[in-house]
Amino acid sequence: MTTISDIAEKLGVAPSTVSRALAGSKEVSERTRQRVKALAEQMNYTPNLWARNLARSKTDTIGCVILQFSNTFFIPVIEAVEDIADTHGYSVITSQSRRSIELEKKIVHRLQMMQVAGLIITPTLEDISHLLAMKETGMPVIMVGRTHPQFDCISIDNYKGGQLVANYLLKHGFREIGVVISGERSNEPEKYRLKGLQETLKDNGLTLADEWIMVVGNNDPEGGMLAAQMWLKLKNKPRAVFCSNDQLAIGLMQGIQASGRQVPEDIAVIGFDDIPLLDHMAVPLSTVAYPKYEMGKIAMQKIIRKLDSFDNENEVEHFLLKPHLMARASA
Amino acid sequence: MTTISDIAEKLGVAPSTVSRALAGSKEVSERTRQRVKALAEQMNYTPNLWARNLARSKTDTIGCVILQFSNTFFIPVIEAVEDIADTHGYSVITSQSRRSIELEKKIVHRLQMMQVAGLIITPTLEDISHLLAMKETGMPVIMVGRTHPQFDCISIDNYKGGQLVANYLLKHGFREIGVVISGERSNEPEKYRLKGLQETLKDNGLTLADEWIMVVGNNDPEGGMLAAQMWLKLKNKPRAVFCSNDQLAIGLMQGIQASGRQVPEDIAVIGFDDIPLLDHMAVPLSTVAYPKYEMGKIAMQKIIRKLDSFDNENEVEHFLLKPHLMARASA
DNA sequence: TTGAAAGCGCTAACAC
DNA sequence: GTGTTAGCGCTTTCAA
Repeated sequence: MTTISDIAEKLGVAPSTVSRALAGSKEVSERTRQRVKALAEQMNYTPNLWARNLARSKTDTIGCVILQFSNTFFIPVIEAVEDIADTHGYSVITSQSRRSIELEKKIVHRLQMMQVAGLIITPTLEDISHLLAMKETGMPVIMVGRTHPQFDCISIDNYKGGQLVANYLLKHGFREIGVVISGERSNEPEKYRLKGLQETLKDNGLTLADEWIMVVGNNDPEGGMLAAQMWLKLKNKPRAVFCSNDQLAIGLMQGIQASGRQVPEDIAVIGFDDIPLLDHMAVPLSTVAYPKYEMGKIAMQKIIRKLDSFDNENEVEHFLLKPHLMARASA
Repeated sequence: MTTISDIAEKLGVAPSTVSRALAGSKEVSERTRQRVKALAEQMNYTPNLWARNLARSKTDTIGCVILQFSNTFFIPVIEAVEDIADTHGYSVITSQSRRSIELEKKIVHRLQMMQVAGLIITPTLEDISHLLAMKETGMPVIMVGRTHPQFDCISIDNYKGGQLVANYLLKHGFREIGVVISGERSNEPEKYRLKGLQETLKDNGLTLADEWIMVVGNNDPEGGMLAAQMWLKLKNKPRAVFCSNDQLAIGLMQGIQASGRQVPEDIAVIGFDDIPLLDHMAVPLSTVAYPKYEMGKIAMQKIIRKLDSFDNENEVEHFLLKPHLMARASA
């Protein structure tokens, strides 16, 4: 590995001069700059980031932690973060916590050891002590898709999302409405979606029967399949079902169809997230959509503002984007 | 930020002692270890990775570069890499090149600056100079899903995949067979898939007509939609079409269906990759599957073997996994 | 414009 | 067992 000193030596100049030349400092003669750059190129010089960051005691790296890559609605968020970071000279390191608080902590701890300049995270929220600790060191931390009073957050109005679903179903004449949820204890978005639906039903003189609240324990199509079994066993079946996310809805639809029943004839289904490929499903899934790229963009912009100290240190800011209903064939 | 020296000072010991205690070295008295650990905990000490790596002149980080997150077949690969890395004490940084050679180079260069211990990459192969350069510094580099004579590779037998498709279609009585490909100039897997199909057809006395080779320029469902337009315009239509990946196939099916034609009645469709959710499509897509998690696992294991120097430095090894046909409803 | 020198936080000989 | 010392490769005052 060739270092700055190697170059300096060969050129008979000081390492600091090489450093300046490479950094494009104005305080170096044009001639020196040229010589340095040429030799660096020729010697195949690669700066050592660890050394640089250590010397500067800071990095231009942003940590980005999402729940899981397989939930494809995170992809546009990631890409927005990457895009905005890039235009501002930041680099991003993305990881998935796989919805495990232990893994989340491990990742965050490592990012901390790497002295990242900021953190964008969709936390499980099962524990936030590690996030509070980071924040206390002065590092900008911003939550995406989840909210917490002590942190800057960019999320969507999940309650409103639930309302949209309820109103849509009511408008289409459904009165017997059920739900499928994961039931994860710290899944606040899910709770608000449910609440929005529930309260809107109530406002319309309807109640969400307990046995129509199907709790399946996970967020994958498998959970939806399980819900289908539950629904089939119900003597008194809801005519429409809201799933707290698209993956559940997809599994539900398949379970239903496998039993010979029809969507939406026997049961209307509506999801949440508007992930890719929904148009291509056996029955295109109606769902609640929201601007995912925008979320990542705002998150990264907020981080940059904080890093540039254009923001009041002690204020937390919550962005809440509006969801909208995307009607397809399933409901 | 509290440092090792802060702890040393408060305890009245040398920084090196603290370092040893924290590293769990045996050469420290139990009592000292306890005191150090307690104080470190209390002072909320976080090791500085940059400093550590610089001092050690090495890292325990592996770089992993894939083409795109949105092509979900990469997810199991990533997870395998993460899993195996973790059990061996390595950490991994994953990025996507978005199929851009410029971005790929940028990412690789940065990983190089970070002195990663190894690199796992699905390269675009449009240019490999940067990869050769890395390899020459002695860093283990292994390709996943693509092959190159100068690099260790873990991939699948794409030619065989094409054969499987041809044989399957022939067995089911199809004789008029077309293909949809991206046509990317350095997409070797696609070329081999096509070749496997083509030569098998030839062996059976059939030829792949030029006008039945639909080149769409990308790998997304949009490309498939485009192919549908091309197919519809054809006066002489192939009765079965092989798409070089599932995303194309999904788009193709949708384009076909939107026109009122039926899959597989009017046109049989078969894809490649076996991405998630295929079971849930309007018409479940028949495709070529292969062990994705296994690929990531082998890649990481190979890296570890090289890092432990259990491998011959100057031998390149190519792993080729066997694909198999996953028949569903589309063909 | 350039050089010398100190230091970022940690590790790893080498002594004691 | 523990301390001393010398870096790792780079940046950044401070002088010249």
